[in-house]
Amino acid sequence: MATKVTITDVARRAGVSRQTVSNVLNSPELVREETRDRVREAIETLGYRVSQAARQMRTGRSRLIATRIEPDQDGINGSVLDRFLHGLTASAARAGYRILLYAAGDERSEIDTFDDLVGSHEPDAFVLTSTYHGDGRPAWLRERRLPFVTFGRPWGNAGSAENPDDPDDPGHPWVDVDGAAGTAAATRHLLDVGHRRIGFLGWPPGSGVGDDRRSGWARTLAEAGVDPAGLDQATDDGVADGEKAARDLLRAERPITALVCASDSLALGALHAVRSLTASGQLTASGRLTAEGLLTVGGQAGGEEGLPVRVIGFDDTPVAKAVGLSSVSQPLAEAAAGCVGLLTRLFDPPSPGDHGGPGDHGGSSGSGESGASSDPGAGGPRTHVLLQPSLILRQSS
Amino acid sequence: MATKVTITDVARRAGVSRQTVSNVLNSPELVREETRDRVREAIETLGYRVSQAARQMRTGRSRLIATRIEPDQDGINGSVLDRFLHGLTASAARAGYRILLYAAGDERSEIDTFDDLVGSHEPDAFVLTSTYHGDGRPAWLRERRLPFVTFGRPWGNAGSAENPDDPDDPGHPWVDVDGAAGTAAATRHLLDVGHRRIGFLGWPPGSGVGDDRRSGWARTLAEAGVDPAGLDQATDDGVADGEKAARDLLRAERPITALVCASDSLALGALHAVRSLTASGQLTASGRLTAEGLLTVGGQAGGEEGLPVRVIGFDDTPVAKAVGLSSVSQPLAEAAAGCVGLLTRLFDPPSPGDHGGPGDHGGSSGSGESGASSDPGAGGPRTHVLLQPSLILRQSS
DNA sequence: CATGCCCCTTTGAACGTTCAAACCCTCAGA
DNA sequence: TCTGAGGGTTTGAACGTTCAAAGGGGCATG
Repeated sequence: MATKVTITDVARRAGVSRQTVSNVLNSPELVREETRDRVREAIETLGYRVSQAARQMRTGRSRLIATRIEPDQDGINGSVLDRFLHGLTASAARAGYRILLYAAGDERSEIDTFDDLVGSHEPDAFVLTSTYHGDGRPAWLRERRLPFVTFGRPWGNAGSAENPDDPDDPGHPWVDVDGAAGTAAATRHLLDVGHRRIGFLGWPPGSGVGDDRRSGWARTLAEAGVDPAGLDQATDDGVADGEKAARDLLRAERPITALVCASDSLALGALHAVRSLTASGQLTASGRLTAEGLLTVGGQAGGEEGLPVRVIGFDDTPVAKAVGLSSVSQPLAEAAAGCVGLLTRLFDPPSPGDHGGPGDHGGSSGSGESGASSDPGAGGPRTHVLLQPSLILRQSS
Repeated sequence: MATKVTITDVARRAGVSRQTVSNVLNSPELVREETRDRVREAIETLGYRVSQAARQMRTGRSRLIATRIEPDQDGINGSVLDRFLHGLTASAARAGYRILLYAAGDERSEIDTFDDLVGSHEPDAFVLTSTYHGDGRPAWLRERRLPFVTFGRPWGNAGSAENPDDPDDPGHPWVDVDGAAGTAAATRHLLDVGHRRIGFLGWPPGSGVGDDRRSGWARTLAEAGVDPAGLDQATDDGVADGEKAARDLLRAERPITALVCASDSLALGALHAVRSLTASGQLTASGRLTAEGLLTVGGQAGGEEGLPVRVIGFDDTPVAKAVGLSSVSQPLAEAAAGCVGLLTRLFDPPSPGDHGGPGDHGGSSGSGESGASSDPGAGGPRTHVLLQPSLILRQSS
């Protein structure tokens, strides 16, 4: 225990050379079975573990994946990235990697941290979360040929330098969840239970994620023959903001009778609005409280009188669970597995004939051609995973 | 950019030897000022960064601190450890360390992971969270003389082997937040606004954290001349559990008029109970809804008629913020800083005359004697930090 | 019997750093 | 002049691994 077990100790014990032990670990097919077993037994009994530091010195690979831990965020939605991070840690471990954390306030300081890490701990790859319009981080990493994946589509990128016409090919792999499909499912559900004037509570245009989520709602509503115009509101993310905006929609000339929201924060605000309008009697003209404490708004054209006001959030955060809010749930563990899968594919090119990446759960996996080039970063692997969210129904709808 | 800058490159450029560059970095006082400046300039212009892997090979130190990322937990309270983790990452970075994550389900698999990490990435220390009665992890680490801190007191430990009589000396440093002080403050506040029959919603006895929090409430109530007997309930942590237990307390023969809770989950459940009892009219004998939508319970002895029912949670989670729940807030960033401080003190013994650890914000810092022994783990450093929480008041009280 | 080949294994070197020891000056004291 | 001390710097070795190349035995082939 006192002294570290090295590869030489194992070699001596097994009666072979250092290199043979190394081969047993890294290229077992080179070693005769009998020798292999003897070495393995020596490894076992001595409790040998390969020293990452020494291995890294020689191979230049650290088996470390760096990612950022998000600051407290607005609060409620923060838990999404935490769950993603947990999934990432687990998936990485399964693939033999560990997650190295860093914190950074703004883009500048994050890039400084990249620089620092690349020079010191030398992570093999980065996972970027919370990508945004005009994100400078992918470019920085690309220029230096550092492998990375983004969790989030490269919004607003017109395509990679090599392939400027394909918006799905930003020149780096990415994983994302199809937000539009989520809001579409939510909207469809509300249509199914009889609603027509279904509103949307989202963020100001310009955020990729927000616009995506709004589009699923608008599209579905239009397909059902309802004009979405005037049925939505844009506001910052937050419970108070959501409450205010929802109040406006509920008291509009032609009020909405159900609401799809871009986040659980907004949805929680909407629930508050519904409750408080009920309590203060402002919506009781023809509304009443159902057994579940749900407000109903009547008198609208289209036969939806007497339906309870329903609210659906996005992200299925703990808060949603706690207050019984229906919500669109992202498959975060699978998203994380997808990120790790895409990265390891870069490092250890899959043997030809080995199809289908990890996390293939209804996601469209990227443009064939897994590029058996052993030179990672050459030309940029064009791969992505788009996962489907699921609708979790609770009391609120 | 293509090729890595090594210490030799810097040495050549500055016209000195490798070792001198190394000294500039690690023991600048050994190098003449003029030389030092020349070397520093070379480092700067070449953009040199010391290779952690190589340094680790020689020194045996990785500048890595390993900690566990918690699984999703019950939901709401998970965010506490996430915030702690963020603080830990930031504090560690300031001290020149990075956080290495691992995931583990049970104690067995966590210890297996220790074993794995110690052999491969060789973290310099571990930070343990969520300590519990009979926790086997500290013992395992102690046996192997691996440095670690716990966030959470070593509950149920009668003292270290060396010092079996001192319950505050478990043989390893720890950081914690004084939960009893938090519930005491909450209880005191409720007394101040006129309540007497103040209940407590907590967990079944046996959990160190839970018992601690209950004790602050009981002590404060007793000091005010109120017998706490019959005013509390114990239940599992969860919104539904909390609602049920709170309902019992509110409908008891001598109902409570205010409630201190061991977690925000329980408190949220309590809020639901209050609301639902109001809505269904079961408590309206002499209760009424105030402008803020708060229920009042009247008719009790002690002049507390007409007071709104108040609820206070614990941990100040995002949910509390969102629903306007008062809560006891833990100084998590400081707790994290405290952990890093205690660890670095182990590695780099402070120069004598350098007093007062990090995170000294009202915490009682441990038993003097900072042990300038350069042999970490010898005899076990007896140091701890106990931080004071703060009460955040919102609409609910 | 020499040659070549294949399979398995070993040998020497290198990765980039720091430790331990040696070295070279200069200066003070005997 | 010699000796010793001490500040500042250099030199050789070592950390534990893997790469590249060489070694050696058995066997088929010429």
